[in-house]
Amino acid sequence: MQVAPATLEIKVESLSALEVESIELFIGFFKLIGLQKSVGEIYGLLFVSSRALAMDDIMTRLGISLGAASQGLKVLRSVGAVKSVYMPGDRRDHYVADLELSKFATAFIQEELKPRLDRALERIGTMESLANGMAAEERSTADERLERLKHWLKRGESILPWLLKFLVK
Amino acid sequence: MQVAPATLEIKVESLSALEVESIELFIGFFKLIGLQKSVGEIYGLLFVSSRALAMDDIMTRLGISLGAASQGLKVLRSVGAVKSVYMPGDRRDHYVADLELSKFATAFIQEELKPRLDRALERIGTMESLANGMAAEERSTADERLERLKHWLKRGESILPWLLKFLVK
DNA sequence: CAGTTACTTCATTTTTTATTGAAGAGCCTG
DNA sequence: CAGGCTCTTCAATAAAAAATGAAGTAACTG
Repeated sequence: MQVAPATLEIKVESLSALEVESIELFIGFFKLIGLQKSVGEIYGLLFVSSRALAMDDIMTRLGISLGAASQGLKVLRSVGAVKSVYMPGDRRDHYVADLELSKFATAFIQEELKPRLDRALERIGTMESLANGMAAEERSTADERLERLKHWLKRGESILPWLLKFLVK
Repeated sequence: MQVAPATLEIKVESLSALEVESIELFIGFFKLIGLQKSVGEIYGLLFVSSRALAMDDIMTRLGISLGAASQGLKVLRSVGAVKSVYMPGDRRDHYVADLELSKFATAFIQEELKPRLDRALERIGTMESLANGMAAEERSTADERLERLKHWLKRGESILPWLLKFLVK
């Protein structure tokens, strides 16, 4: 008769195939918008979960540390990707995924893309001044290129509101 | 009377303020689309250069290694951001920046975004099958969410051709 | 109000990613 | 066709980013 192994068995309820797929999908997506793996993992797990999960459920199921879970949830809360729901008789916060996927795109556009374009346009201003002090030949090259870059950046900026509207709709 | 220091002076022609601005600008942009710092540096330098630069000019001016310069140029060539021009009497390849900025956006959309969306939609198919084998209650949650995700991904895909057209125009 | 639970923070460690430069391939050139 | 350039590759190293978990905070609970 077989006896259970003597080593302590830390029974982590393993992830279902569906959960694994979801997690992988969101890790990929979140990486794209500059969020780290653990953030994607947590969202992926919550996305297919039919019940709210507490932080230690998340840690245990995903096998990540306390710190990673706490910080991941912090990020997810900050972009509104997750919200906490009240569970009677349980002191722990429980989280559910906010299914409004457009939030991620919106947050990315407004918090990453837009500021970067603004910063770049500012920088072009500086560069134009710098180009002023150059010899005629080099200056004309610089001016032409800066003009081009500025034009393109402005076009980029002009598309953002439209993009936001389309995504949120 | 002062005497020049005895240490060997490796006179790296230092970067102009304009070059520094350009380099910083493109490092930021390129990072956003997942390209590394050295790639941005090289493009930034070439963007404001009125003459074509050889690989060792690039190495020296930027203070990067042979390997980084070679690999950076490889990447830039592969996305068409840089092209080599013939310089009579010089065996080295000389590079100029391609000023068609839209190429970067195009490459990013076609080589990063599009495949990722396609892959995600495939994955949803798998997930739908997996959800089929679940208990009714959990299944309906999963089905609803997968439907939502699919809808959103398809919308994302549908915007890409439009975006490409707008950017390239 | 002492103990417990739930969570956050952050210094340390681990993992991942980028850079370096030596080895070598290919090719002009005399 | 030997020797020297130019460039590429890749194993080793360095730098950057993410994860860990112990220490600390705050809030409940009996």
